[in-house]
Amino acid sequence: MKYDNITIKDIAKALNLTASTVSRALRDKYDISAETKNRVLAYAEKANYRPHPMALGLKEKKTRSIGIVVSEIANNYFSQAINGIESIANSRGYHIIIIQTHESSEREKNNVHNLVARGVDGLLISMSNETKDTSYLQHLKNKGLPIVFFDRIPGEIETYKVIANNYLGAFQATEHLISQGLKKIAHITSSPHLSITKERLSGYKDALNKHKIKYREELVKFCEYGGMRIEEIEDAISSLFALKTKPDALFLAGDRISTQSLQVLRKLGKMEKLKLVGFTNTSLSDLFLPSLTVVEQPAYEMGQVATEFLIQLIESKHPVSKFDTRVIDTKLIVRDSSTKQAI
Amino acid sequence: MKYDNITIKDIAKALNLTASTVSRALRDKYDISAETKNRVLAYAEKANYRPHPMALGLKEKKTRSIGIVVSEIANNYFSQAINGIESIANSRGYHIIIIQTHESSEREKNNVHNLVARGVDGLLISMSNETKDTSYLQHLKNKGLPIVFFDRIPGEIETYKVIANNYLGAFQATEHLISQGLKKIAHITSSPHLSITKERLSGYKDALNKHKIKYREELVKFCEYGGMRIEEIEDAISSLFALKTKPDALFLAGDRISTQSLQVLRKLGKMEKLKLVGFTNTSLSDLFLPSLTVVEQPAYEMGQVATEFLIQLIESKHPVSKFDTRVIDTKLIVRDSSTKQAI
DNA sequence: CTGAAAGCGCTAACAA
DNA sequence: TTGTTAGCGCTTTCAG
Repeated sequence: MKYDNITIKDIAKALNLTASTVSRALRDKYDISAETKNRVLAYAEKANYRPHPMALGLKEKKTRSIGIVVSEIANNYFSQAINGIESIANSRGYHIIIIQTHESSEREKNNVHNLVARGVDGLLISMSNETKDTSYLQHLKNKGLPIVFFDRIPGEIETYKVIANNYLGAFQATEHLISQGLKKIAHITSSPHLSITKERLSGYKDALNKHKIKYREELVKFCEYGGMRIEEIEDAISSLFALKTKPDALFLAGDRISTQSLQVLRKLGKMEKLKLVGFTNTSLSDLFLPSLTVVEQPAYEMGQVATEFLIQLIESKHPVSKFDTRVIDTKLIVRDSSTKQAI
Repeated sequence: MKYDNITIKDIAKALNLTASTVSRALRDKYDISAETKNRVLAYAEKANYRPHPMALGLKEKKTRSIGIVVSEIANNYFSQAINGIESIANSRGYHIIIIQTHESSEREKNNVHNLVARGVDGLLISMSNETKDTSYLQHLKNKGLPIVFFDRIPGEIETYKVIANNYLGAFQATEHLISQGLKKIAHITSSPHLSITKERLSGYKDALNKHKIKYREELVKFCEYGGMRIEEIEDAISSLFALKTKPDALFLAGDRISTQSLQVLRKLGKMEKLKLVGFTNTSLSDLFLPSLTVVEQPAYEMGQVATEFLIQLIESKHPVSKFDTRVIDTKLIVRDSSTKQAI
């Protein structure tokens, strides 16, 4: 019950040659007569021969495939990043294998091991919200597996990394809200241990600071699952509204958190109570009521850069020990949610 | 530069056994002493042994992986379907490999061949908008590769298929608009040769028919690329507005077409000129202005059912020749875009 | 220039 | 119960 490709042996038999000769012809090595080579090539073409990748992989320990680890492809940021990855990977002859962690450490670890076992040549990873222990990745890296992190990066592992300028994005978003005369700016964000969370939080704090607004801890809400579970958003928002001094603005960090928060606000009929800035790449932000001011991440470009780094690592003849972290700027797109008076 | 796993040989050497004995112990065959088995198991556990899938694949011609072919993961319908696929696949011990066609026949064909060459055990396919010639799939199927189609299915290939009740969804959407007193209902949809296009169109026609509304060809616009290119949507919409008798409602078929059309209508400032029903699975429909009435497809469930069919095919001992096409009902969710008077 | 043989990691007859 | 051997498809010495 399985599709069987034509093998190098079949060609050899058909042409009265031996497997190794056919292999050489196909691989275009020197020790081969032009005539034999052409015969083989012609036959292979006609028979639609394709080398068996598992056999190749077994032999060469190379699969020309790269593994991508993200929390969820339904997240707009990730689907755009994947398109960027795909564009570079395909142009360099690599295939991509995508796996989702759904923000679970365990799934992350299992899936990563599967990818490695399948023989991916390298890994492109954005950590799950839940993951704190990255030692298994360190271990893989030490064993020589090329890994590049993007978006959510671990501080402790030394390799190429690609991130958005989360600090600046958050700073600009917060400052923009301040420029609208708002002073009680709440912030809903992901797990506190995540790199993106820290960076965004510090941009938020610094913007407040610059404008002499006191940082109030109770205005910052962390979501363990990055908004994957609607309850954590509901809790965050209702506890914000339960405050004595209620917020007058909301800066939402992350794609999932942004869209989920809007849903919750809408359901509670509180959408007009707050000025809003989201952190999302959805192309639908301007269709919302109110249209949503967002910090947009350079997802596609980040995917591209990360992939270039990875392929560089994979194809490098010598172990690489000097790594770069590339930071790419975000873009603030101002719409009604942060500027217009509520109806 | 490559991560090397511990092999069955390493274990054998360490334990003074032979590879085959270790293999048997791991595979839990009969001819093995409990003691040896335990020693091997313990060591394997400790050493974190994982069988090399390429070696397994070479040997058994099985990879326990299935390939998924969709146009775009950024499409809400597909990301949800993939989650459904993943849920079943993982629970049955299969991995998934996702590839995108971006609605191009050529990418589809190339990618499918790559998946097959990589040794996927089966294929889950939703055809690209552009694909008309499915002979290469027929060919793969004939050679024994298990294939299940979902969503966009080819009529000519005999195998399991899973589709939404597109006819009913379109019928209900159209009838709903009619019930709102609308009679000039336009329809923007995908390539005319696609199964989903035909089914939706005929639901639309039959609803008009039932209510004695004449079908007008000029109200139906086909988009070759399923809304991937914004120009085709712009053209469709502006040609609708150029009609002598302008439409008073718009029934949008497909995720991409729905969201893109909204963008175009918004840009043209024509959002209020028409009552709207979309065909999309985005969870953000109720955040739109106006909130969007939609036909929602059972994406997750479709993914699950398709995967169950596929695994059944893969694991079947005998060639299967009797196939089923499962049709799952859509759901009409009424919101403001089709009911409320424009402001 | 071409063939023979070994080996990548694993499983499955077949022997012992 | 365990070891030996062959073979999955391919590349790569090493001989011829």
